[in-house]
Amino acid sequence: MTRTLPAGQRTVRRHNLALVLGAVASTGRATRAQIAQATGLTRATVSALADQLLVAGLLDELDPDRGTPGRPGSPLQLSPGGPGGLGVEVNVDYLAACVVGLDGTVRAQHVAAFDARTAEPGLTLRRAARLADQARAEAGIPVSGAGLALPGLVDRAGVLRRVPNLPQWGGFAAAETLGVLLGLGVSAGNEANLAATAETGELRDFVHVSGEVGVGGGVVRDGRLYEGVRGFAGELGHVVVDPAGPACTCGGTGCLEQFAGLDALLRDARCADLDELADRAGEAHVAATLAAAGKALGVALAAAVNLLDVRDIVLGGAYARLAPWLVEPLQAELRRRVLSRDVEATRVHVSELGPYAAVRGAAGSVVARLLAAPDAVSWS
Amino acid sequence: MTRTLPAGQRTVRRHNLALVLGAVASTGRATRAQIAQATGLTRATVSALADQLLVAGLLDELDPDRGTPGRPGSPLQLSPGGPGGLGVEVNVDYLAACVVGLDGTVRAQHVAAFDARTAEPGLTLRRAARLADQARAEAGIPVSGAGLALPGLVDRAGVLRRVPNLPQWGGFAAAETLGVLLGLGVSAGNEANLAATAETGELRDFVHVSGEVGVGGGVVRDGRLYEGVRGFAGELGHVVVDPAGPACTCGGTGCLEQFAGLDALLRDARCADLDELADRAGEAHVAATLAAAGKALGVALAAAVNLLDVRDIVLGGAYARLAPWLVEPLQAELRRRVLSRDVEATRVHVSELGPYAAVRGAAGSVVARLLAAPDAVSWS
DNA sequence: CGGGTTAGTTTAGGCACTAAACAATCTCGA
DNA sequence: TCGAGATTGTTTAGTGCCTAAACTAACCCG
Repeated sequence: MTRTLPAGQRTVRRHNLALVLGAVASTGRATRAQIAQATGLTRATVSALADQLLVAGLLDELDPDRGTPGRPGSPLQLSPGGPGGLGVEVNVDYLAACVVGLDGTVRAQHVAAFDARTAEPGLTLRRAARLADQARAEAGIPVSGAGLALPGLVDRAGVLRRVPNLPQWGGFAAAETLGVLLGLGVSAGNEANLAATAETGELRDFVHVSGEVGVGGGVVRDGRLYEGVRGFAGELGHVVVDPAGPACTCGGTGCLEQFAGLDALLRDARCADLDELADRAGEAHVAATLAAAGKALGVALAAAVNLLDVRDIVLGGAYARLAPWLVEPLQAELRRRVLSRDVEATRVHVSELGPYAAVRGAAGSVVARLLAAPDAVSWS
Repeated sequence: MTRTLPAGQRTVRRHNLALVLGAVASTGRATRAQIAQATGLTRATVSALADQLLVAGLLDELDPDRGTPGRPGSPLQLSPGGPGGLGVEVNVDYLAACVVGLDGTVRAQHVAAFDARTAEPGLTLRRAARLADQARAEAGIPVSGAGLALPGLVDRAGVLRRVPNLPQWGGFAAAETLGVLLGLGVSAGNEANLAATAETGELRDFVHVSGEVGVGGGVVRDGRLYEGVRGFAGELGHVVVDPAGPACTCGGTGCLEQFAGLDALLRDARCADLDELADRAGEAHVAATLAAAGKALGVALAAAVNLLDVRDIVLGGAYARLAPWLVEPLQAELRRRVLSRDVEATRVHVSELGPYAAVRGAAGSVVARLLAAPDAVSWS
């Protein structure tokens, strides 16, 4: 059982600092009085909290807003020069790194093709660290930590526990190793989970499905990633769509991945890559393949929706590109199978972040942690 | 978005009061010094908190424990006479009510056969309220509120949104109506969800499956029910096991309920009731039916485990009775399909609460709320 | 029966919040 | 042009809750 800690003044302070930052983040800019209004704190308290955040370098004060009667308020904003987050992604065939500012803007982003299948984990991480240092130098802002996105089951200690596509990474302490290379605290997570957090914005409760060679998923509830007991949650790719279906790499049969994974799609549609698949979507047998994939996605997602009670689904990764052909059959299955359909229809959204949502999510998770516990600020 | 409230001294007090109650609850009885040790609070603070809880009637002080060197400590326990919770269940063919004490002991429990299908909701609730009043009188302790377990999708306001088996209840404000009848605050929930909370004890992260006519589920994460956005989470019965399978009452096809729901089991095994099913489990075609059900449960639960990352599964309702024949095929599917199987095997437990777990969970949820916010004590 | 030991309480101090008064700075209209 | 009105941000006094450390209480043991 997670040991519950006692609360004290410090806990209160942390909570309210985060509340103030949240109010500023959600509106972009806000005066102390507006923050007080939005949060329910008194103006006096907001002033004190804001002072602390200004000193810490998390907030900036802008010139007063004139034009309305009364003393003009000085708007505060998340400091553009304040500490941000570094995101690093190691995937099967590429590496990526990016730096995101406190306000969520991307300051630098680098991607490099790299075949991680044939390389040793240590070497791969050194290459990734070089990319990260490059992004860090370019961004010109300090970072308070790093997030590492990995294609497999990652436990809370940042150790890879199961990586079908990168067997040599099994048991490798990836977060710790990268931490030494970067001189930063690093927390690792599954790439699909981190990609889901990158989608969190207006939408605060949803399931994110990312279609790649494997099919990954991430569950976001009330703006926070649902991680499960060990951090392995969201594995949608191996939800069974048809137990009599084809054998899967996982050892099971008829997993979603066998119907809607990118490899399966390309094989069934007889295409070489995603571009060709999208180009030839008009042809009958390609269209049939995509429709079947959409239907399979609908079956799996209906299970997820019934289990998790979300109203929204976000299609990411390759599915964002293929959405025009997937959404219809997917929605049809949802309408048939989701229990709460009469209460409210499940909405399907398409990600706009492109294929590198995971690395953004990894960087964003660092910023999110900073915003949630602003009293422990330290960066380099 | 859920409006986040500012924190203050009061928040701290509430948190620490709950912490003290939790420490006492988990050990049964504890001295102030032991509580301080367990929680990390100082002895001075624990004394002050305990005083408040003693005055509120939530804790009782026992005679000092002699026998060890040093001043003997006075153990504290959850007050047996303190405010408890009332649980009420309206199900398709019976009504139930029970009162649970602050310490979790059952003080009174009543069940009455009642055909809710043919009765009007108002009348049904009046009958249920009578049963509840009877249990309340017998229990001899005050109750701080009531929980109502219902067989369908229940929203946060306590309104039934979808009840396949009781169509006349659709849109009925069940919680509010019962609240007026009982003169108590009532919160309603899905019966399978509430049954899951009743299993929470040592186990704090699990999926509970309850087999009845329908198949219900409940997800407990870190000791708390996962409710989802609208409170509809946990609907395991309509996870698809085979899309080409038989049509389901929900409008879909091949739902778990069609393979492992009690009606399906009795039909396939050609038995009249659960007793006969258990008695004749040795016969070949009955055994085959049960094995198929176990396999179907395994397929659906593997999906749940992959999505939610839990280590433990609890079989409840009729499945508790049928567990001897279900567990093997179920485990086999889990071993084949759960991604984290190499990290740790998924454990399958059997509920010992019997068929009335839901009404216990409903009562328990009231007590749990009391223990979590002990500063707002009021009861009758 | 006094020393050692542990439990619970008292006291002084610090921190974070609120409420209310105050100071600062603008707009607007006579 | 200048005062009235409005609104913001700050100051001050007060309260609640926690900690640390000293103190008192109550027991075992030799």
